[in-house]
Formats: sequence, structure tokens, C-alpha cells
Amino acid sequence: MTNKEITIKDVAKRANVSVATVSRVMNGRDRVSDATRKKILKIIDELNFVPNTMAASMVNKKTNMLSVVVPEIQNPFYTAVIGGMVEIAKHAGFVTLVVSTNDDEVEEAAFFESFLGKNVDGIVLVGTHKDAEFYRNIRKPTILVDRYINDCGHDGVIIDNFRGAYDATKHFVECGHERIAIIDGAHDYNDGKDRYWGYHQAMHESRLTPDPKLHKQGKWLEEDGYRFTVELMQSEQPPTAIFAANNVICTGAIKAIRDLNLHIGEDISLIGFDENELAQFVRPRVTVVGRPTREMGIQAAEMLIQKIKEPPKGQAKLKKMILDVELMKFDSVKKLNES
Amino acid sequence: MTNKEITIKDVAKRANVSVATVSRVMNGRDRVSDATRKKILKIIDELNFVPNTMAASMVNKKTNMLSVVVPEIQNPFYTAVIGGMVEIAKHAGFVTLVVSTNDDEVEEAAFFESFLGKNVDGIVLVGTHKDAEFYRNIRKPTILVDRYINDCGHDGVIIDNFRGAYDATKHFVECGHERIAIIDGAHDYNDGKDRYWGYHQAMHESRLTPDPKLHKQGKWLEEDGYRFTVELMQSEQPPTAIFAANNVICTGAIKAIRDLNLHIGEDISLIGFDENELAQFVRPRVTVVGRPTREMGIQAAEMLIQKIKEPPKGQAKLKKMILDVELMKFDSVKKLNES
DNA sequence: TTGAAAGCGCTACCAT
DNA sequence: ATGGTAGCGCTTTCAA
Repeated sequence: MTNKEITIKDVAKRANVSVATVSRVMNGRDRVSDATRKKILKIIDELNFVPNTMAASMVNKKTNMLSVVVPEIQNPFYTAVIGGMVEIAKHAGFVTLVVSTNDDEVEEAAFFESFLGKNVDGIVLVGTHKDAEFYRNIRKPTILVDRYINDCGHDGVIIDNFRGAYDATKHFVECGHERIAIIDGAHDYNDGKDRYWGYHQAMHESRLTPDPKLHKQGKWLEEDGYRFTVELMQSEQPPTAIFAANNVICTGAIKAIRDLNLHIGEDISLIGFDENELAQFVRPRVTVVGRPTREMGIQAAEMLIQKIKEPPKGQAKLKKMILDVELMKFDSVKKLNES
Repeated sequence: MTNKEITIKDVAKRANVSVATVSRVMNGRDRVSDATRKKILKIIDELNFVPNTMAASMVNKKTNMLSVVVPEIQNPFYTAVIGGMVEIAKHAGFVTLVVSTNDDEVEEAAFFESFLGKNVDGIVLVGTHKDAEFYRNIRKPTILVDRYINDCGHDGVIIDNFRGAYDATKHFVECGHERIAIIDGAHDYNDGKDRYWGYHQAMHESRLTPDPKLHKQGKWLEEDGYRFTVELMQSEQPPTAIFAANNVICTGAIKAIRDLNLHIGEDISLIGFDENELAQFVRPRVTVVGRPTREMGIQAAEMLIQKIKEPPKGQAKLKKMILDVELMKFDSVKKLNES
């Protein structure tokens, strides 16, 4: 009745060999006579023996599992990153586990304390912590994605946020816009901050002074995208263009514009950052700063696996891979300067 | 230079106590004199000692980690289920790892063979396999969600798919529709099959013979929702109503209707299954069969944790929890029977 | 080619 | 209250 797990010992006993020999045939690298190999294989099959990977891991200190830690699993941007990562990892023989931190530092820390955090071979991390210290305490191969903190002690895969925002803003300017609003969230991480300053610089270079009333800063949430768009459009001097600094803010903006009975590209011009379903759906399509989401996961996974296979000796220089963004133009920006 | 991991032994040595005592203070349940406890705690802190959870797990056979295995992590339905599960698990002291199988049986099987699959304490599974055999071979506490196979040997949390489809179809009928189309995918699992038969029964009860040409069966994908909607609307005798049997098929249908320059609730009536962003966005909103997605994750997690804490002795009866659905009516169904 | 045995780092039982 | 020690199931020298 007691359904005792069967172990390597049982196999050895039944085969009249030592556990060492059984271990050898399981791992294949050591040589074993053809006769005994076959015998053992047969018994393994009969007994339906599956080795305890944990015991093995205790000895050779690896688990063949990676993890990807993201702030929220609901955001399509992160699921795309995850998708890219999982695929690469799979081909390299790793299983990937996904962990969502709810953008909460405590939950993030808890993961690293957990069984999981302790036993993965490497981590791709979209971090929530704002202090380099936290990252420096991570002692295993880790790649930071999207959000990067300087002096964190790990390699990173990020995109050119500054340039994305800069290009978007310039595009507005080229089309004759001057009252250009930006809706963003806290500048806790480099990504958001860079986007703001990209906007800022593009404005100044165009000899446009950004009107502080046109900078709406809240959280990186759809509801704030909605709320601020309404506020902007109902203000005394509404903008002619809005730059929505991430995908969900853009979603909120689109909904607000619809509810205000305004028309994108006509009553108000709009550019979003990162693709999102609604921006693709509405007509005219919304121009967005496109970023290679899936590719980010792929690059991160490759860097990570590389690092696991050949641990850098001593203090290798940190690598920061910056992937390019591209302004995907549709018709959500009205040309004000054409007759 | 060799950054050797520090272990319980190091702590014991430094504190002049046995490893047993150190183990005791770590786990707290055995009693230790206040003096030594403090001394040991201090040393643990100084040495920055973190116990190796894997070694502990080898002894007490639990890892405090659960996993939730879903077919695709991009689908908002699954991320909602995951969200519910993770929250409950967290409160109970479990870390949850998310695994996506890409709706591929091989990948699903691979998970169970992996380090992860072997070492979680329990699993919430939206399975991809179609044979009960596969599930019966899973030897740990497992709860099947959404897709349920009879004789699989595990408890389940599912919804009343039949009734959802039945109610939707009835609603069409009550509004005077007779040419009611259904777009669905393969009937590999109970959920999809039940939806079809719910539709079927509602039709027959209403003395309407379902026109085979109005049953479009492809894959459960957005592109098929799109393609079939176009086909239906361009056919000789288009339907007046379409039942889109899952969330992404509904998304495809909405896009197709938009591209055909038709109007929902006017030129064509539409009901979807499960909420989706587009159905919420378009005006008029699309009526959908709402299901308690997050709640499914919550219930599954609770059942799972319960089962882990008190393993059922012998052959307990299997529990299948069926959650209710609700037709969320908006204005996407035209009333044909009003003057 | 194979076996014996020493761990991996921890827990839990049995002593003291 | 504390220590000694036998495992957990496997891998990997070292010998034979």
C-alpha cells in the first residue's frame, strides 16, 4: 500500500550491480559494458524508475532551470519577452519558470529567498527594485531586461527609450505640432525617465518650450492614460498632440478620445510607445514607437545561457545591449503644416 | 578567492554548537535556550548564511512551490486564472511558478519530466493532453482547470460551458433570430464540445434546425474567427447572428465586421464567450458569456492547498467544481421581433 | 568495466 | 537544552 518511491538503489539491487553503475548508464558519459547497460536499462523501464533530480542537483549544483521574473504577467509586453526567452531556453535544454512580482519589491525579494530563487541556474529579470544594492546581492547569472540600473553588477538588454520618444516628438513637430503633451508615469526607472527626456530634448531642439501643463505624470496605468487625456482635452488650451509614453497609457488615451467623441488624427494626434491591441485596431491606426519585444527575450536568454556555460572569470566588463526602436507611422498624426 | 558557499556546519563551528542546534533555531519549532538562540542568530547574520532549501527538501519532501501549467501565456483568460491562483498560494506560503506549454503535448510532458515538474508540491493544470491516461500518471496533488477529462483521477474546477452557450443562443432566439451561426474550434476538450452542444440544444428546443453551413469549425484562433466571419457574411444567405465560441474568435469576428464595414447590432448580431478587450471597447459593446476567470484560479488554488495539507486517504471521491457563467447583455444583439 | 564509499547540506531521531 | 548521527538519493573519485 505504501507507494514508496523507487530509487537508484532498487534498480541496482535488482540488477545485481552497484548504484555507481546504474548512475553511469543514466548519465551516459562513463563507459559501461554493453551487456550490463542493456540489463540496467531494461530494469529501469520495468520498475518505471525516474531519478530524483533534486538529489542529483545537490551534487552537481545545477538544475537546468531558468527563471524570468516580470512585474506583471498581464502586460503583453512582458508576455512577449517571456515568449522569446522560453523558446531559446527550451532549445538549450532549460525549463523556464515565469514569476510575476506584481511590481512589488517585497514579492520580488521573496522570490529570491524561495526554493525557486535559490535553485535556478540563471535569471532574466525585469526588476522592480530601484536600488543597485539589491541587484548586486544576486549571486547568480542574471540579465536585466528593459529596466536597467547602473552599477547593478549585471548585464542588460534594453532599448533606446530616449530615441524612441525623441523620434515620436520630432515627428509631431515635423507635422507642424507645437502644443505637444506627454502622459507618463513615475521616473523610477531609466526607461520612463529616458522617454521623458527624449521628448524634452526634441521639444527644445525645435525651439518649443514644453508647457508644464502638458506634462501629465501619474502611474503607468490605463486609468491614468484615460484620466489625463480627458483632463488635457477639456483644459483651456488643449494640446494638438499627445505622446502616450507606454502601451497601457496609450490604451487609456484611445478609450478617452473615443468617449469624448473626438477623432484620432483629426481632433487630436496621438503617438504611443510600444504596440498594443487597440492602437492596431482603431482606424486610423495609431502611430507607435515599436520595440522588438520578443527579440529582447531572445537576446537576454542567449546572453544568460552563454554566461551559465562560461562563467566570466574575475571581473568581466558588463555588457549592456541596446536594441533599436522604430517609429511605425500610420495616420494618427495630423499634418498641420499642409495647405 | 573561492567563494565557497557557507553552510550550517560553518555556523555550528563558529558558535561552538552542533548542527542540530543550528537547525533547531532555524526552524523554530524545537526549543533552544535563549542564550544560544541569540548567539546563533547573530552568527547567522554575520556570516550571511542562507540555508540550502534543496537539502532541506530532500529530507522533508516538500518545496513549498506550486506550479500552474497553461497552454498559452498570451491569452488573458489564462493570465487571469494565474493571477487568482498566485494570490491564494502566496498567502498560504507557496511560491507559484508559471509554465506555458504552447498547447503542445510534448512540451507539457517535458515539464513533468523536468526538475520543476518533479519537485513542486502541487499543480494547477490546464491540460493539453486528450487522454485520461496521461493525467492518471501524475502522482502529485493536481487540480485540472477549465479543460476536464473524465477518469483522469484528479479534481477539477470548470465552468458551465453548456449553459453559457445555451443561454447565448436562447438570447438570440428571443430576439427573433433564426439564422444563428456558430464559430468554434476542435472539440478536443469538453469545454469546446459542450459549447457546441449547448448551442445545438438551444436551437432544437426552439424548433430551429441548425444550418450546417452556419457552423464554422476551425481552430480556436483569432484568424479563424476573422476568416469565418468574412465567409459567413459574404455567403449567399448570411446569418443574422454569430456566436463566437471563445474570446479570440470573438476578437477576430469583431475585426472582420469592422473591415467589412458592417455594424454590430445592426447588420449583424454577435455574442462572444468570455470577456475580451475589444468586445468591451467597441460600441455598442459586445454581449458575452462572462465567466469567473480569476475565481477559477482562486478555487483551484484553494482545493490544491487543501489537498496538500490533508492528503486524501485511500480512494476519495473526485470533486468537480462547476462555476456559473452569466450572460452579460449589451447591445450587440438586434431585436428582430420588435415593430 | 565495476564497486565501495565519501560526500552534497540539511533534518530528525535517539541519547545524554 | 543540546549533541551525535543516520539518512534523503544521487554523483564521483579511488581502488580493484
